[in-house]
Amino acid sequence: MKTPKISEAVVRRLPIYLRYLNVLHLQNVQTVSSSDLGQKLDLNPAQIRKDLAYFGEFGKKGIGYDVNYLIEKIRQILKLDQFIQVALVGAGNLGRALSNYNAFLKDNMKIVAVFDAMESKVGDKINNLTVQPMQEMKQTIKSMNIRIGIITVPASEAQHVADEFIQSGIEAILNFAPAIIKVPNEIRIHHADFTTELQSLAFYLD
Amino acid sequence: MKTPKISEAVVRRLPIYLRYLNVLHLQNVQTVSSSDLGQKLDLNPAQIRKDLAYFGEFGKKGIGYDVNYLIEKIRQILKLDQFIQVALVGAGNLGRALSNYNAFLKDNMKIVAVFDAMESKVGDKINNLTVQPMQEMKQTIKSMNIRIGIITVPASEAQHVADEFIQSGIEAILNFAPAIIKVPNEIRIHHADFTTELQSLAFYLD
DNA sequence: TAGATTGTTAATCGATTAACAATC
DNA sequence: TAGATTGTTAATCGATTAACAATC
Repeated sequence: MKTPKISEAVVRRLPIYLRYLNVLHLQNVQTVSSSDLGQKLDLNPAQIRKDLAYFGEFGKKGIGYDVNYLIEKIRQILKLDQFIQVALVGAGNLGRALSNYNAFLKDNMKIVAVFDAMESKVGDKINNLTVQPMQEMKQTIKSMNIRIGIITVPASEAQHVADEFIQSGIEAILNFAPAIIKVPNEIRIHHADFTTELQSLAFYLD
Repeated sequence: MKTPKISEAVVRRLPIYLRYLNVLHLQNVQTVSSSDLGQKLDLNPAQIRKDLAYFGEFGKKGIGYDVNYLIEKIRQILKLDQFIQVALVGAGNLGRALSNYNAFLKDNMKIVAVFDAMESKVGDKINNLTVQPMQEMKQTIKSMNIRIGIITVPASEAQHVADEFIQSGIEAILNFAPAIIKVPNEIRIHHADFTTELQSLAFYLD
């Protein structure tokens, strides 16, 4: 399976496909066409076919895509066929909310460690996790084979936390802090700053 | 100020510019050039100049942009020069975390009402807000002149909540539920689903 | 077989970047 | 004036969409 420069836009659509395919699976739907998908997801059918064709020939001409097979394939592509351990730094309101979130459990991703720099938060329980001090981060990340880090600290601390994540061997970061973070090229970083999101929404008000 | 088809990509960068300009303002920096900005934000300077030029001639040739003036202008463009009231539905962990978030206070956006369909949550206090029942939504949204709605309910409820928002006269929606939501063309909807975000991150793991 | 739908090439569209005259 | 930097046009790049032969 060779991957000739997959654009980020394509990668971002794969989880969308997967989510709806899972719904179809639950409804016992066997087969789906690109135009079915396109209609439901507000996407162009040609785009969906093209996206999928980057990774292989998953469909059958005249028939469409087998739902279960396509789920399996997309999960492989997204590496969701293996367990992926996630760490989170910043046990504030948002950090706790995300840690409690179990929605991704079914996708083999799980927050397995939570850290905070504040003495007073260390030792707190969040579900079945205990907030650990920053000093334990490197050790824990290595021993638990944690590969993705989530940042939910104030903007002023975000770069520092990212640096520590990288030092600890994290491969990808999801940053919720409203800050630009500099990372080496080999580290993948996505931003999920909802103040930015809200502000750009305001633009579209009359 | 005419706006000849501003692309979404442009609108999404404006809050990023604003955020960094606010930092410069706090540092008493008077003037900034597009290449300064570009370096700090990892963007092409030509792109920054072009983005801003959609809305007016804010810079001075040979000098750059006056920080305070540009802040004022971008705030106008994003409509952050007026108070914008926000409602939130779904007083779960994430909903409570967002309601507590005061980071956008400085930008004149504020969550002023929280709703939940569960009897047991109605009446709960979140900071200085009281969780209201869904039946009060339409009335509250109209009387408080709420224009943006945030959805933090389970995916299965998201479409229903969106429909109620729209019925109540909401103009734009920020959806945190992992679901595709159908809305009329005149309603703006942004998605902030972090499971999707995490899954696309996984793709980039080795 | 006839109808449906894929995978893929070509055409289109739009966004980013380069270049440069204007000018502070 | 000389140096810097804008605003804007033109060039490039990349992503989306249309079209269609292949084939189930």
